Amino acid sequence: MVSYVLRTGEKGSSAPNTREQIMRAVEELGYKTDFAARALRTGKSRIIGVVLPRINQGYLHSLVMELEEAFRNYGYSLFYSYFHSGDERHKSFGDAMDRMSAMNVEAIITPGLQDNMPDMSIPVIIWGNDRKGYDCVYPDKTAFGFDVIKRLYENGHRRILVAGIIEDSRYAAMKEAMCRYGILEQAHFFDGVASAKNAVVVMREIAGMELRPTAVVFHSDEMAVSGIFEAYRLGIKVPQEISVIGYDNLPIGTWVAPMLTTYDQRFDVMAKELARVTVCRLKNPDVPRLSVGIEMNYIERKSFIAITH
Amino acid sequence: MVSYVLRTGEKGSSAPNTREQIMRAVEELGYKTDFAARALRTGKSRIIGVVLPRINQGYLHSLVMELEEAFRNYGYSLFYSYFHSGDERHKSFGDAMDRMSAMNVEAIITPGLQDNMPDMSIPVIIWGNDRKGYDCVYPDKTAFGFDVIKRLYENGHRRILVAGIIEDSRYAAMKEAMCRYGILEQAHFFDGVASAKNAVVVMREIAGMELRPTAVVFHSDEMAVSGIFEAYRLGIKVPQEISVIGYDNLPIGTWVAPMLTTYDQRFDVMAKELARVTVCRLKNPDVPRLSVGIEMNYIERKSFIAITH
DNA sequence: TTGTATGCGTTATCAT
DNA sequence: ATGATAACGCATACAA
Repeated sequence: MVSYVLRTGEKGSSAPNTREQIMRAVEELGYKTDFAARALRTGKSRIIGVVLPRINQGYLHSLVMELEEAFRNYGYSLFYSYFHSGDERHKSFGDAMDRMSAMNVEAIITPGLQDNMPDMSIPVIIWGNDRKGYDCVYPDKTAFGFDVIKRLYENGHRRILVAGIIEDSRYAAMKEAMCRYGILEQAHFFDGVASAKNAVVVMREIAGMELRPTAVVFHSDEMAVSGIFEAYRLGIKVPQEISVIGYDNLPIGTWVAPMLTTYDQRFDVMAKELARVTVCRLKNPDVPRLSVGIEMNYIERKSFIAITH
Repeated sequence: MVSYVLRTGEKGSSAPNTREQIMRAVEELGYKTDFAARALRTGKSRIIGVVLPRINQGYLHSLVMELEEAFRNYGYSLFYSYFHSGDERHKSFGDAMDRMSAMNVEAIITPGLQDNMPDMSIPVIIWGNDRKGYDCVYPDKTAFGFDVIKRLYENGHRRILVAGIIEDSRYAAMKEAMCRYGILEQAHFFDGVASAKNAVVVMREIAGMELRPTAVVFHSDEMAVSGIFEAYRLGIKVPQEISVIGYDNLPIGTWVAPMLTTYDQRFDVMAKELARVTVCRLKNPDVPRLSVGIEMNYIERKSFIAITH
């Protein structure tokens, strides 16, 4: 009777009197449903696994907090497992996934960076990019690529430098956009990991150019901030001589001078969508693949200005 | 027999042949012990709860990753719960703790910021400061306070400004140290939350002073970086005119120019100690209170220089 | 060295 | 509307 009342509440066919008695006892005794017993009986843990790279980048923390909130609304808890992204990346990733199975998680959320994903008997939802064969939630980098070039062009910029991991899908879109505007020839692409150090390298290269670009689009706010600092050191004025655009919308973007113009991945929306997609997949395993692209937010600040010819 | 062999391995008194057969079957069937069933039977979840403030600060992520690794070495998993640090702080914190009990966590790790901690039937280990009545692991802020003033004094600094949350224990130590060196009279203390914005305020105040301090000690790297930027804007040269010292050793400290001299809380050590203390308390509930202060690391970089009189 | 039986707390089914 | 009972998978005490 207790179990029945607790589950059905007012809706079940139980006597009001019985209900009250039960609820009072629950209150008095501080009864809480035992998680392990329920999981054992139902075969469902109500836990979702989140597999993340073990990198010291604060933006992951933002995502985690949003995920916690989004999944809590569906009554799910999250369980994390970090993998090393160094040499033994593949093995470490496999281990992380294994730890998940041992915990009876009902689904796994992971960035889709791995080349060969281990087979899983539970749903795997990819976060960050669109990967064939998996449910995915990701920032719409193609739209971003077009948008940023469009903004630059419409504000008079013609010589644009782009620095980041060029294989990333955003850069194909940028090239395409530049091509349409007829400014691809004058563009520079700096290929390298998105580190503060590389931003310094980029800025120094720019300083040595005969015909400098009027704008730089960096792969991350980390690069952008580092780049702005190096520009200071080199005596290049931002944004008067060169506009800088970042990507991530980290807090530091508001600490620098000039404050950083950037794009926001909207982790809040992304987390909500991840939760929605995950729950949908769990409820209905046969639904066709879900793929959700999220439009990024342009954050207008001071490191980007229009130029006049 | 299976259960016995799995638990005792080579050490139990089981026939080698039986062992092999069992291990082979485990391999073939991909058997994994069911987490929920074990937790139900033993009454132990092998999960530790971690309660954290819901703030968008990257250093928490560093701590989380170190904790994951440290506890994994003891066979524990971590379960997180975030509380809002706004108006309804107290209620939100209580909720977070409740969620932990429902998960059957064996102990809880939390920053000891709450005024009144809810009573818990499980061990609570405080992270970040030394709190009476609880096992604690924290950076030794007193040693830090003395160390930073000593370094400044020995490098010729006499007029020092300190900006942060003055009730924090580090500042008592600083005052004590300044008193010993006879420079307390010339010191300034700026009391306020450790925000980038406040660092700007501080720098502007400094700019307006007749007799400017020769060094600023900020409460956090966030403040320090923001302060360095504002110094740029105000035309104050760092470190020639003013030395800047941070606290946290965030990655951004290496992106700025000059690179930030700071102190590192050593999250790796802290996490290891937290795991050690937690496991110790669980194994032996009657051991006297454990209190572990961790010495911070001085990170020498370029934002701090000696001055000559 | 191995086999058997019990119960952890829950939910679901069936009987009343 | 309520009561009785089985079963989830495991660890363990005890018997053999």
